[in-house]
Parts: sequence; structure tokens; C-alpha cells
Amino acid sequence: MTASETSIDALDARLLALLTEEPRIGILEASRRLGVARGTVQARMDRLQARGVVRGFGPEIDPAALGYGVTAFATLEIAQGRGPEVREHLAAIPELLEMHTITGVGDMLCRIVARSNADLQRVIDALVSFQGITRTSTVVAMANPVPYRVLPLTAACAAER
Amino acid sequence: MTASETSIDALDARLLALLTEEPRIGILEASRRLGVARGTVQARMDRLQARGVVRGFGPEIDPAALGYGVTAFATLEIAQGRGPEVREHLAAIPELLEMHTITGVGDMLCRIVARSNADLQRVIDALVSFQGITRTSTVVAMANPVPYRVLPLTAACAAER
DNA sequence: CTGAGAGCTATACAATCTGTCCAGCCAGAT
DNA sequence: ATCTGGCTGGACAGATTGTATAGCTCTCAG
Repeated sequence: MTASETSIDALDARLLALLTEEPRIGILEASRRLGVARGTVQARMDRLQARGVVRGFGPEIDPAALGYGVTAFATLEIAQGRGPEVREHLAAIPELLEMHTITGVGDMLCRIVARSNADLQRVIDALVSFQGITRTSTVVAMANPVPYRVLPLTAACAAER
Repeated sequence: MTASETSIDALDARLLALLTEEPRIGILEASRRLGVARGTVQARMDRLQARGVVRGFGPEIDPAALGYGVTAFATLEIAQGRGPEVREHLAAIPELLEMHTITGVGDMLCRIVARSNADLQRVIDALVSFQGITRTSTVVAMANPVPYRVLPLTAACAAER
């Protein structure tokens, strides 16, 4: 079975692009727009989901629309062995949207949001007021010239066959 | 109209949580699970989308499943006035998933992916080989203990009424 | 050259869901 | 007391989804 390929073809890419831009259209309409049989689109989607390329179709929620218009990135340095507790502490903060452990001078990189610059102070305080965090540095995101996207990557995958 | 509120109530939060966890269920099934009339759920969704809280229902694509298992964050320093060109250059790189302009020592923070650590070198080369980028520093993400999430934030919004 | 396997087309059917209306009811605001 | 907005429960037609089946074509291996 050649399906173990880790890549996607042009039809997959077009399908994903279509669904990303107009999620409401559904499988049937997508098949019409792509000019292929519905069964084909359905089979493609099933395969993409089975392979994990498509995780799901959850609602995309905009924190800014909820009043959290300020985004910032915090780099944390953690005391030896304190990782697990810190991780738990961070996970409990709703304003922390994601956290990665990283190489380099810091140990963790967090993406956080706040209602305002003043509110950001509160969030950062909540973030760092925990034993085990030895040092932090925060940068505030001003603009977002390239919003999160994956389509160019899927296109590149498809292009290289 | 009280609808200008920038927040959401408990029902909204429960609805969003439900749809996030099981996107395929649809409006009707969601109304059954939440114990409210279908019209109510439909009206809530319409309002959430109208307010921009819910941007859409696009497919969530996992770069890792496409073979891009390495994530990194690159901080760039840009020469005075070179911002626009650099922005364009970056936008053309498919492995660049998002880019923010930031305060602090750097000027831009980029999230990039690559197929491997070796491939990361290629991506970074592509990223920085451009006049106007004066300095860069990259950290590689090792693990992702807190994957991107918004639900806790919506819950917090709903909780504070 | 030939058979096997995989993927796409085309079509069909039943079961569901979606988009819309509508009338009634309730609670908070005026 | 009156009004507006939101929720309920019900109803309908139209469209979509899940599932199957059969025929074709292309590619790969024997």
C-alpha cells in the first residue's frame, strides 16, 4: 500500500485549500468545485484524517474577539528538576495558549494573551510567581503580518510530488 | 442591544467546548447534548460568528503528519526601513507558519517547521539569506507540553460572567 | 503479457441534518 | 404595565451524508 506516504498530492492540497477558505461548503459542494466525484473527495478526506494530516474541524476561536487583544511570548528559565511542577502551574493559566520546551538559553517558550498591556502585567505575574522559575523575558507582539497558516506548506508538499 | 458585549456566557462556552471536542456532531446533536432547543444553538453560533469569536471551521492540519516534525522559533533583527521587503520575503517561505513583529531586542518572531534538524538548517538559510536581516537567533522546540488551546480562556470568560 | 490491487466515476437509497418560519412564553428593562 | 430579546417546540422542504455497488483505467509484479 502506497498510502503510507507521508505526503499529499495536488488534489489533496486543492481540497484542503478549498475547505480552509470555505469550510461551510461541505463534501458535496467541494467535489463539485474540484470537478471530481463525491466519493473521491470523501475517500480523500477519510484518508487524510486517518493519516492524521487533518486533525479535525473544530471551531477556530479568536481570543481577540473575546477581549484578549494583546499577545506576548514569554521565555522562562526553570530551576533544575522543577520542570514538571512548572508545567502544571502553567497549564492552569487560561491566558497561556501554548507552551513549548526549547533549546537554548531559555527552557520554555509560552504564548500568552491579555486584555490590555496593563492586564498583561497581571498575566505575567501569575505566570512567573511560582517557585522554580528562575528567570523570564517577555516580548509583546505588536502586529501579526503573517497569521498562522499551513496552506503554503501543503502546497509545497503537493508540488514536490 | 446587550449583544455588543465582548464576552460569552456559560452556554456559549459549553457549546464551544463541545464543538471543539467533537466537531462532527453538528448543530442538532449539539443541541441535544446541551439540552436546549436547536434554534437556540443555531442562534448562538450565528451570533458567535457574527461577533468574530468563531472565525470558521476550517480543517486543522498537522504539519508533523506531513513530515514536518521539527518546530523552531526564529527571532530576527531587521535593518532600519527594511521591514516591508523582509516581510514579503518571509511570507514566501512555506515553512514559515506565522510571523509577529515584536517589542524588545528582536524585531520579528517567526514560527517555522522543517522535516528534520538537517532540514531546519535549509529553512533557516532560506529565511535569513536576505539583505536587511541583520541578526537572527533560533530556538528549537523539543516538546509541546501545552498544545495550542483556547478552551480554558473561553471558560474563564464565561465564568466571570 | 496477464492478473491483482488501488483509485476514480457514476449512480442509488435511506436516514439525517440544515435553513427557515412561526407562535407562545418568560424575564429584565423602560 | 408594556416592550424587546431570547428560548422553546414544532413543522417543512430541500440538500447532504453515509454507504454500497459496478465498471474503468493505470501501475506493478510475476
